[in-house]
Formats: sequence, structure tokens, C-alpha cells
Amino acid sequence: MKITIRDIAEAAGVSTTTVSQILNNKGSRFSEETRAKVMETVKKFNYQPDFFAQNMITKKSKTIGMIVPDVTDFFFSKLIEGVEAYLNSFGYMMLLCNTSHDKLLEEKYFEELLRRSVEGIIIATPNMLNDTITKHPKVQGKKVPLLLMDLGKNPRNEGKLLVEEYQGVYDATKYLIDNGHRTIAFLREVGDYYQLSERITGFLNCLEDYGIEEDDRLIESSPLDIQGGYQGANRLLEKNIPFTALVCTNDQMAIGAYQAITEAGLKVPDDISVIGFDGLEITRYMSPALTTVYQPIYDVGYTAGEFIIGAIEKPASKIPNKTFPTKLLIRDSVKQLTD
Amino acid sequence: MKITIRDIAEAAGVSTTTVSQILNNKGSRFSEETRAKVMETVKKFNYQPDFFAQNMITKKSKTIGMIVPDVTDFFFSKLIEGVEAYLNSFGYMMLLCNTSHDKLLEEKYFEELLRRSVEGIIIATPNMLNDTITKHPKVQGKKVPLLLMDLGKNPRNEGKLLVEEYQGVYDATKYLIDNGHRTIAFLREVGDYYQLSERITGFLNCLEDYGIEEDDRLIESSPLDIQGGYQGANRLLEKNIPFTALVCTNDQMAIGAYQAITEAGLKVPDDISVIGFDGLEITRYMSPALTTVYQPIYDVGYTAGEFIIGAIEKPASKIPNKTFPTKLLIRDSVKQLTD
DNA sequence: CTGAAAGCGCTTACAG
DNA sequence: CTGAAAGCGCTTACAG
Repeated sequence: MKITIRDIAEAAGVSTTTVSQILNNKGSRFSEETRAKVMETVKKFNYQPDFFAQNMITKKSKTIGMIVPDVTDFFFSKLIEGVEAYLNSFGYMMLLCNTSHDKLLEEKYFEELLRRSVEGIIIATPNMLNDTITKHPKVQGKKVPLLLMDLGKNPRNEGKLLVEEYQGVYDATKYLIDNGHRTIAFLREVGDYYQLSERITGFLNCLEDYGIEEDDRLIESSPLDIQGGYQGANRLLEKNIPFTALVCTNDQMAIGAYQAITEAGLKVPDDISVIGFDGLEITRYMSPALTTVYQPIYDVGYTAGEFIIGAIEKPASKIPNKTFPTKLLIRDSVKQLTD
Repeated sequence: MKITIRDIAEAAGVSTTTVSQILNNKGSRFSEETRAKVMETVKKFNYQPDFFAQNMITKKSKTIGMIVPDVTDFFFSKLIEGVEAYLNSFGYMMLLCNTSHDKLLEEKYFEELLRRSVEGIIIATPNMLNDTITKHPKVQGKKVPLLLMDLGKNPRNEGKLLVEEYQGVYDATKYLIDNGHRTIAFLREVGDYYQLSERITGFLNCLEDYGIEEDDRLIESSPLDIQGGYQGANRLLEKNIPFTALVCTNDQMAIGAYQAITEAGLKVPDDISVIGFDGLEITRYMSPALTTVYQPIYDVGYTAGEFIIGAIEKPASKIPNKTFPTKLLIRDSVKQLTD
């Protein structure tokens, strides 16, 4: 039924060795004549080497595994897009695993990926990983490079992909101060997921650098989604402590905050200025357009693809570290205060 | 280096046949004693059968391929989430391919997936597929089931997963009419991508059924994203033909339309009522909250996973068809007109 | 320049 | 109840 290398060899009147060598552009030179004949019958039979037979020998699955907490989250889908774009151009494919924030699934997928002989694994995770993952013999032995997109949470000395979140929020806060704001609220993440501590630190340090006293009551923790932003902003508003600006840990929260502010009968930016973080495309179309800190998620993913392939092809070399810049996108959600 | 079935056989003092049979729970019963001994040494050596060797024989890669036009699009990421959730529970994994709307890549990925011996393929596509895909011997011979998520665009007589888009938009339009609206604009998709003709048809038929004359000038075509909605709505507004309501082909367009309406100095819903389509989570937090037609994308994906696995395990049976209901989510973007 | 043979690590008739 | 042997479809020394 299935056409094998033997069929091709017979049809071309050569040995399977010859077919294999020619197909893999290997060493010994064959006469142009037999080469042509082989290629021709390969084409004629539309022959493709069996993937599994090939892999059993070469151990090159040309596959990497990627584990994310939530494919539908804009951040991760953008990351996946970047990784995939790079892999694609090198003939690699991605086995995608979605954990739905289940830490147990994370480990289960990791094991399964290894069993399937992927050549590398990328894990995007907010978690401190178990030793079963980070100290796995195949990882330790550099058999299967592991790249973590965890904001540097798990200690390691190579393959750190970071974003200048601190500087981004610092700049945003500075921008607010430059515009005359002195009472600035902050919506930070809640404890059980990604720890975005760089962001709140950038905020606090900037306040300090410019002699503005921190007011704990103006800092609220909430989930990193629209609803979280909505509720967090409401809690802030209900305190009746006046503030003129609000910095949100991500854009989704800012979207929710807009809603809360509007419902409270206030306006952005006339009553409260808002700044987000991420630079989602959607923020351009909010009304007013959101001023936000852009981070290059696609590029981070693309680079992750680059680094993992690099690590696969040169197992001896260290995986590089890289830090990506952020950029304050100035739009219409911050009011210039004159006082 | 690598521990093989032979190592286990030797260590347990049995044959490789025995080890293989026991591990795969096959036929002949072995004494409880040897079974225990085998299991024990398997555990001791932490042995796992080589994936490729196993697959070369069984031809069961326990892998399906999924091709989408854009992972970052909410629709597709939600679909992926649904498919993955089902696969996961059956030990299957997904090779994800992102075409970035490149039709050539679509075919390339399809071939590559086949070469990698996936057991089934799901393609989400707005395209009329080439014969190289739909008439591929492996597909025709039911060797590799192919499931299309194409809104029924490619003719076939099994595996049609559809959503009641027509009814959804019809209901939405009816809702508008019930609220006193008579001049209703419509923002439809532009020609070169998904053809969402069910939606515009639902709209037009509803108008007709309730004796409202269609006005071509009130129908604009635009890309199915935020920007498209923004520009389309602007074009509508610039015509200076008064209308009291706007139906958008999807939620993203509605988001853009909100922006255009606000910028024109008008208010939703006081001046113009707006209805979207999709039911994205974000629409709950728009201000005012968007009234929209919900479609169960995750469920569609989950069912796609179910059907593809079903087709793999029972190649003889037809892949079922299924149509999913939509539901009008009534919120705050439609005004009751009293006249 | 080319081929016979061994071997990758499994599973599966087949025989006992 | 268990094992020897063939075979899956390749690639890779090795020999000539």
C-alpha cells in the first residue's frame, strides 16, 4: 500500500542507500544520472519518507512543545504567534498545550511532551516550577532545552527573556507627574497569579524619586482582567479619597476601570486620567484612546522561537538572555493639570 | 544510554514480547507474578516506550493537526481552547499551525501535517479549499479525517459544524424593530475574507418580514475588526442619512462603531442603538454594555474535537453534522423608541 | 560512485 | 502462560 524507500529503489534500479543518501543530500557524490533518475521516480510516486521511521533513527522530531496557561488570553496568543512564526521558517512545528491555569496539567503536559520526543520546550507560566520539571534529567543534560517565559521567576542563568516593565511603568508615572498629577492611584495584580512586581515597583519608586508620598489606600489589588479592573476601580472610587490619575497593571484592567469611572458619573480624562500596560490594539479604539505602556509581545515570542531553535542546534552554547524595551504610547487618556 | 524494552526484559528476566504485551494490556494473560515483576522494573527504570518506534508500527500518532488563519483572533483562540480541552482528555495532542491568512501556507501546512502522520486535521478557514486538500487520497480514503470550520463554504455531506447566525441576526433585528426602530444601518464584512452572508441575510429578511424597506445606502462593508467598524461607521455617519440603530457583523466592529459614534458627538444608545455579534466577554464592559448575539465558540471547538476523535476511532461512520444555537444578549446599547 | 547489511526500538503473528 | 523471530521503514557505517 504505502510506498516505501524500497519501492523507489526498485523502480529506479538502485539501492535504498542511494535513495536515502540522495534525498538527504549526504556525503558521497552520485552521478548526475542516477541522482536525476532517483529524483524523478520520487516525484513520480510522490514519495515522502515515513516521518516516524526517520525519527526513530535521527531523533530529530522537528517539533517543539509549548505550554501556556490560557490560549485565549491576548498575551499568550500573541506570544504563540511570534514563536510559531519563527518555527515555521525552520521547518519546526509546535505541539500546543493549554493548561487553563492548572499546575498539575502543566507537569503532565511536560512529561507527555518529553515522551513525544520534542526537541525543545517553551513554558509560559506564572508558577514556581517543580523540580520534576526544572531538574528533569533531559533538561539538566541539555538533551531538551527548556525556555521559560515566567518573568524571571524561576532562578536560572540562561534564557532569561525579560521586558523592561519597571522602566515602562516608571516612565508612565513620570509622565503623569509631568502633567501635574500628584494623587495617583494604582491597580495591581492579585496574589495568586503572575507576580507583576516590577510594575508596582516602577510606580512606587517614581513617586519617591519625585517626592510624592505614597498612599496605601490608593493601591488596590484585583484580577488582571476587565472585570478585575472594573471592580478594583470601583473599590478605589468608593473610598472617596480624591485622586486625579490611575495607573493599571494591564490594559484589560484599564478597560474595566473606564467602565467604573463612567458609571460613577466621571469622565476620562477630565476627572481621572488613566494609563494602561501592554499596548493591545484595542486600546487605540477606546474612547478616549488609552495612553499605555507598549510591550513587544510578538517579538518576545519570535525571539523565544529563535533561542529555542538555537539551543537545539547548538546544545553546547548557552541560551542568551534578552531584555525588551517598553514604550509609552501617549494618547488621550491623560489630562494636563494646570495648577 | 536510553533504556529500551530489551533492558527491561533482561532486568525482569522475561522476553520483550512479555514486556510489550503487559504494557499494552494485550490478549494473553500472564501470571500475576511476572506481570508484577515487569511493572516493577518498568517503574524502577522509569521506562517509557519510545514514541517513534511505537508509532512506526501502530501508526497511531495520537496527534491531530489544527490550522487557523490567526491565533490571536479571539474567535480562533477560543476555538482552539475548545478543541484542545477535548483532545487533552483523550491523550491526543495538537500540532498548531497559524497561517496568518496565507492561503499558500494553508496548503503547505496541510501537506506537512500529513507527512507527520497526524491522525486527523481540523482546518478553520474562510477559503474555498484547493482540490489538493479536499481530494487528497488520504482524505478521500478516510485515512485521515478532515474537519472544516468554514461556515459550510466548502461543499460536503458530513462534518458540518454550523452556528445559527441567520437566526441570531434575525432575532437581533426583530428586537430593534420591536423597540420602535425603523431606519437601521448594517455594517457587513468586506469581500476578501470570511463570507458572513447568513448574517446580512438574516438582517434583510427580517426587515422584509416586517415591511421595512431596505435602504442600500445604510449598508456598508468593512474589515471585521475594530478599525473596520470605526471606519465603516464613520462612512455611514458622513452620509447624513439619519438612522436610529446599527447592526454590526461582529463585536469588534461594534467596538469601533462606538468610537466613531462618540467622536461624532453622538451617544449610544440615545442617538444610535448598536448591536454586535459574537458575545465576546469584553462587550459586557463596554459603556454602555453591548447588546449582542452570542455564539458558543468554545462549544463548537469542543465538539470539533469530539467529532475528529470519533472519526479517527470509527473511520467507517460518517462525521455528524451539528448546528449550534445563538442567543441574543440583551444589555444596554439599544434604546426603546417611543413614537 | 554504489550496495549489502546491520540496526534504531518497538509490536505482532506464530509456535510451543 | 511465554519466547524467538520477523518486520515496521528508515539511515548509516562499512566495504568495495
